[in-house]
Amino acid sequence: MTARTSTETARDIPEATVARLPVYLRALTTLLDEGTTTCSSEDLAGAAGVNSAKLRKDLSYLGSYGTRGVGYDVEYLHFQIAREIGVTHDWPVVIVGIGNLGHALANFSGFRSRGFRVVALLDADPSRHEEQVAGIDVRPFADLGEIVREHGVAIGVIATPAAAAQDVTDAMVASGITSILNFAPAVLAVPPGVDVRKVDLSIELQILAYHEQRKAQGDPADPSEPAEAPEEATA
Amino acid sequence: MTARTSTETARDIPEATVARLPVYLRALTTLLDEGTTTCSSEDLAGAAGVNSAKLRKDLSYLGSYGTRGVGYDVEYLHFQIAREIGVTHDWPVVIVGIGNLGHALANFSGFRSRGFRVVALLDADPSRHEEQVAGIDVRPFADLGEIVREHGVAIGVIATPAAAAQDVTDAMVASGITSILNFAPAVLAVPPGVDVRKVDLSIELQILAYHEQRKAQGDPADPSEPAEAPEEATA
DNA sequence: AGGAGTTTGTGAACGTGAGAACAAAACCGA
DNA sequence: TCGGTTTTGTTCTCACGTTCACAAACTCCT
Ligand SMILES: NC(=O)c1ccc[n+]([C@@H]2O[C@H](COP(=O)([O-])OP(=O)(O)OC[C@H]3O[C@@H](n4cnc5c(N)ncnc54)[C@H](O)[C@@H]3O)[C@@H](O)[C@H]2O)c1
Ligand SMILES: NC(=O)c1ccc[n+]([C@@H]2O[C@H](COP(=O)([O-])OP(=O)(O)OC[C@H]3O[C@@H](n4cnc5c(N)ncnc54)[C@H](O)[C@@H]3O)[C@@H](O)[C@H]2O)c1
Repeated sequence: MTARTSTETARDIPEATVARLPVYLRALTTLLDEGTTTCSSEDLAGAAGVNSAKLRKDLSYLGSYGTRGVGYDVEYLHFQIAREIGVTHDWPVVIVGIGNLGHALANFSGFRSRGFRVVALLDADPSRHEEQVAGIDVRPFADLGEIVREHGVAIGVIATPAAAAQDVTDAMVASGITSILNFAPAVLAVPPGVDVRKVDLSIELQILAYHEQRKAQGDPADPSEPAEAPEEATA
Repeated sequence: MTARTSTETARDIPEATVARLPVYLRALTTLLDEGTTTCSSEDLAGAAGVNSAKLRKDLSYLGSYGTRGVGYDVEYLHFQIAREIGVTHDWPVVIVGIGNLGHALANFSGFRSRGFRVVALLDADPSRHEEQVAGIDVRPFADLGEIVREHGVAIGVIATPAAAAQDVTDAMVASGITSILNFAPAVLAVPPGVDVRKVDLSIELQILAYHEQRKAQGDPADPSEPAEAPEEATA
């Protein structure tokens, strides 16, 4: 009990904090590009669009990487957050469903620059297999297992129609994938130990529509909207 | 103070509930398509991938639309949720930035079927203005104000590079748009009264990577992962 | 009509997250 | 060396969200 266990990072970071770390990482990247070497929690919080107290608390879960009276070393903090998230090395990723969205994702340069590498594009439609997208061959969906084994893929992206999403999920899980990013509007069933995150355009728009309706429907001059406070923009 | 104010739906629904209503709506659409006329909270919760107690509590914010001992009338509940969200009529939407992602969004059929109508595609690059995407002309970004006024647009979608996102935002706000869905990896500054939601692929992947790293790094056989419980899939 | 069986709606307990406030720790200048 | 200034790390409190558990309300069958 006296000695720390074998894993060095034995703390468990709150989920809300984990979701913000990538935002901080991006803000730090911007600061690095601008040549900034040091920043205060106030600076970084502004760039990330959050409260500075919240930022400091978030960072405190990783350790004490700041210096009181000075602030944080941008490069050092960037590395520490990248290490904590696990993007100091690239993660291999497969994309399934190379339609409208799949094409856009395959061409997305941000993948590579943020710790991910697309190792394969898969589609069930044989007419797609002639194609190359972003310099990568589109391959038959049946090759999934082989590709996952060969590259040690842990993360899969689903960009198929909703009707196919569960089948694709099951195949991914069977092949050894344990993290899935789902763009299809479907609720996926997965066994324990597999993480699913969804990106859903329609849901986001409907949430906006709800608030929009309230603005219009309620008092025409109701300032009680919980809108974002004006903040610095970051790339 | 004795009489209720003019607005009928004066309750304020928790934000977490608002974010789930679209999921319920979609599950109900599926049930409707299957010809189901009635469902219990257990059924619907399964289809939506949530706890049934949470579902009932969420619905209770809208009113008492169920019947004890029976369940909910699928069609009636669908209408009530759609009305609450505000998607009984279509919302006009503009998309700015018709590159890789913008093309995919313009071609996305789910817009129309879920309460939204793309009234214009805008891009700053003149070479794009020759183009038609999904039967809609790509127009100069300068036309934004005119289009917003003409169609009464309240919702804008940003699919430009991050560097342009704040400028686009400012122009949108100036033209009268009060809800923005942002796909660019940038923190946007907006005045009070304007809502911003972001969709960020890189952040989602990095969150997955964090958990993935934990699975691998910690004990190789650690079942303490807070993974999704197996649930029914829905279209 | 009445009792058994179902399922909703909600009060209460619990857990997580946000923000204010401040002591501790560093730097700086004389 | 020492007081003043700055900024972090942390504690405390409040608000929000989740889940349990159960009374109220409804149906169905006898
Ligand atoms: N296009 C968008 O902007 C957008 C936005 C949000 C969500 N989505 C969702 O993303 C998904 C894809 O959208 P899209 O517009 O690219 O659709 P799409 O029809 O253009 O592409 C789907 C692709 O998936 C492939 N596919 C179908 N079944 C498959 C299977 N079992 N295994 C492998 N591949 C399979 C098809 O061959 C096709 O190439 C849909 O679920 C859609 O609702 C799209
Ligand atoms: N491609 C993807 O799958 C993907 C995924 C996630 C996020 N994103 C983000 O979405 C955004 C767009 O990505 P993309 O791949 O489509 O990029 P892209 O370069 O293909 O398209 C950007 C488009 O925006 C236009 N544009 C630039 N400045 C503009 C301005 N000031 N006003 C109006 N239009 C302007 C350009 O002319 C271009 O057509 C980027 O911020 C990217 O990071 C893309």
